[in-house]
Amino acid sequence: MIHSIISQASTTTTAVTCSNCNLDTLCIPKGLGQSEVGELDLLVNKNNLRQKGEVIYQAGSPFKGLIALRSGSAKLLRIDLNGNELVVDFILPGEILGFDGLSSLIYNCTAIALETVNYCHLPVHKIERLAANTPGLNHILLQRSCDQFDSQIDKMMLSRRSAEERVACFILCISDRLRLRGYSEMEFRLSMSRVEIGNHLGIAHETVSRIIHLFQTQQLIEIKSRQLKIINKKELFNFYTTYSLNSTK
Amino acid sequence: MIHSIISQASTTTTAVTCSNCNLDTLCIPKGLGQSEVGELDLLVNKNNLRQKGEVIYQAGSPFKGLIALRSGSAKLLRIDLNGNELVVDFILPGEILGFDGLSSLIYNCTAIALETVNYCHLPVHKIERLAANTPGLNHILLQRSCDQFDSQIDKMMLSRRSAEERVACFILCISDRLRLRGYSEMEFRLSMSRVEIGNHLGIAHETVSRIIHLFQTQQLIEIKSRQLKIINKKELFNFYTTYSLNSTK
DNA sequence: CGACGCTTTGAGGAGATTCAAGACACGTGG
DNA sequence: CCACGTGTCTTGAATCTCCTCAAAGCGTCG
Repeated sequence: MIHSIISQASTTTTAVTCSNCNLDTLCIPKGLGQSEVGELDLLVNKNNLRQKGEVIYQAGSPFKGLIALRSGSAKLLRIDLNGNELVVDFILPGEILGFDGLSSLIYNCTAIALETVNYCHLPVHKIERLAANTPGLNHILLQRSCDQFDSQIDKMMLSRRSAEERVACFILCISDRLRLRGYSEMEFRLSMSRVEIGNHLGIAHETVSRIIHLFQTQQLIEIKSRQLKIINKKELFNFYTTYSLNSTK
Repeated sequence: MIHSIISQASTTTTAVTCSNCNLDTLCIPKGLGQSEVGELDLLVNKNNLRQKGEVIYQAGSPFKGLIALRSGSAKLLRIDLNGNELVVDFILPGEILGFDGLSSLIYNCTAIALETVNYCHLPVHKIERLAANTPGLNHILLQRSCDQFDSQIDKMMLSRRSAEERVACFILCISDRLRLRGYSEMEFRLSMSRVEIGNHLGIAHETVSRIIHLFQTQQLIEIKSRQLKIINKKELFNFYTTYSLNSTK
């Protein structure tokens, strides 16, 4: 608690900019020129905080801009007619949120912090202004948006697979995304509950539990509560592909 | 056959432009100013043809630009590790294809004509050029791209639902999209096979057949081969929502 | 320490898949 | 014009995966 307050204070005093931010290669600035990053930096609201469970933005509310997570993680969700929540995506540090509001200018989804998050906020009216005289930015935004499309297709493909494959893929996917951001790819803490994983993968949370247990007995992973260690990544990946070959035959 | 050749010849001679195109309110020009449409018009390759089953673009090939369907329909698909095809989307006239290649500059999916299609092609290098001095275009492209994201979320939500709901939703969705484009919303021909519908909805084609039959016995629709008539749209929609309430209880 | 939420585990059942076979539609060639 | 073949669609029966419901274990926080 005290630690987080201290680190918070220090980030504010050292005047974080887009150019010295450790996310620069992951965030929007990637691909922009020096002067463009400088301009972007002036427009971004930095060091916004949300505690675990707090709403970052609400579905149905007017689009206020894009958000880049600097630390912590979040879930992007939508509630269906029955009140069940579907977790559209989990968002890890360095990833960008808000594309669900860009088209209609109303957020389509709700974003909620899974743990304390620190984020940068690029207000909508400033996006417009900056985009007008920053040709590179438009390209980046479009690219980021299409990235989302691509990953949605991956999710769609996953929804045709068995529960085992979904969980295996989920673990490998989180691992890979953490690796990209410089964290350990073999051992990490899941910031989301079994229920949330289930809501994301389209399976019951009991099934998530059972399969995680199965993977442990097969010595593919070690799990204690939310602390996960990948023991046999290759086999986990093989499981994922081999299984589907069997199921087709 | 003769008819299609005639209509083809006439469209070429009457010099179709983006401004006189009957898709203008659905296609990219929507939201652009007069002069911008004019500029766009000069860059677009019009009247490309593909016959049923022919490839429009192939997954893995370099991105060549965005494509707007003027007539006919297509499917956007991806092949998984087992060689099963997943139909990511069906594309109806006036809709835009190619966002799956915009980010990585490699097409992620394969696009195949479901019947004879006529399309406009906006080459990638010309997009860049036009976008540089057409602030509105970037916005449109980004918006269209995010639209795709939104509809992907809808599909994700659908994947959590029962097979009946998926088929009901599919029929209503096609109906609605045809209505938007000025076609009859109550009676139309499905250009895709049961197998393709199944691959799109994530269910076996036998299940698609069974449910279509079920809907017919319930007098919600009339179907003969691929010719579909919606008898009770309201009930079809109710079915879709009521069922899910029951399933939660 | 007790309450609450999260996770695990078991048993039974529902929905969808798979496999198999037959019906239908469409185009081709005799 | 009909026979034929191919691909599509329908229908049935058996099987299996996953869900639902239920209850107990675990952990955390006030």
